[in-house]
Amino acid sequence: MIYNRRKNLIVVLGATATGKTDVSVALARRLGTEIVSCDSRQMYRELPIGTAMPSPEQLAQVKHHFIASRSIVEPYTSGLYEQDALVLLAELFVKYDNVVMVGGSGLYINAVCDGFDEIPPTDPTLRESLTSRLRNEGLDCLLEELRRLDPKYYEKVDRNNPHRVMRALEVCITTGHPYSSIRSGAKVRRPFNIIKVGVAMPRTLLYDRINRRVDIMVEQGLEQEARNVYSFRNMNALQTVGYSEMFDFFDGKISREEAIELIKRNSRRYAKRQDTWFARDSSIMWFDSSEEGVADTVFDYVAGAL
RNA sequence: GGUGCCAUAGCUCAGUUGGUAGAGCAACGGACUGAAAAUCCGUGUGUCCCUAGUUCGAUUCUUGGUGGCACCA
Repeated sequence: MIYNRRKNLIVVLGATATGKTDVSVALARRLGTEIVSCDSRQMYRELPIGTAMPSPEQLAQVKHHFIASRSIVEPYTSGLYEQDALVLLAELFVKYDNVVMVGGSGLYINAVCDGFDEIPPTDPTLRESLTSRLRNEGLDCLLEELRRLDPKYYEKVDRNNPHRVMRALEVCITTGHPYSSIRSGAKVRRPFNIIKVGVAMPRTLLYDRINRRVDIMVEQGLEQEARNVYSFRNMNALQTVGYSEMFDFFDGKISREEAIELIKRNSRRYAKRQDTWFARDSSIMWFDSSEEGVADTVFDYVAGAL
């Protein structure tokens, strides 16, 4: 697709609880545009509290996409997100020169900005059979098969990581080609310009915010929200901080207090992992959201970059 | 006021028959192209409360402090 004017995707990213939502809403309002969420969990309408979805007030200020747009019962992946987001962006860029994307799911952001290699979608049946083989025959057995089908990737892969090994096998089996021969690592060129804005704050401040936010979630009814989806606990969408811990509490494995402490800790660790992911992307311009008027600072920067 | 016990990692504590120390939790660093809030890998980060002794050497023993706890007044 070729546009007759320069189109910009402004990506607001950063760890959880840094204040991305506020920045993105302010930015979208001043740019007179809409927001595309890039969050692998806020898309599930059953999980408003635990995923810290934007508030109804915030949603009323700017039109948001991919917020509460799906159900936890429909499996979804980053690959599908790439497709959905590109279709949506094509529509939005007809109306707007600038679109704001906001989220903390690094892989999803990369999918949109850099693209994935052309690989057929995941086959649920195959994944299921690999999962049960992992359980029954063990990781070593799957590793043996991977060594046979793709010796090159076998050397490279993290052999302790079942997800990586199974994913590689999946691709080898469905395509009939070694995974390593398909993985190019090449970035796709998008028909729009990309401006990445990072939102961060000092670690200790962020951890305080995370801890406080979890307490607020509990006050807002996180426990009940988790109970409502308990029967779907095996769905991928519920392999999520805030829910796994509550499920362990419901199962009597831990106390309610322990569950809350673990939600805080796991949120902190999640934030750390997000930092690690974003740290290697040198194209991100970072802003400290613990300082007054970040939204204005970010807007000035973006306006200058358009 | 007296007596006793305690003081070691961010927290709870173990330990060193005198050779500068280690567990759990927390924390920290990293990987990651269709499960990604997932999954996986790595790392002790320390005035052993202070002071003066004894000693080749003190976190360990002794003296005197300081702080905390308990009991007695």
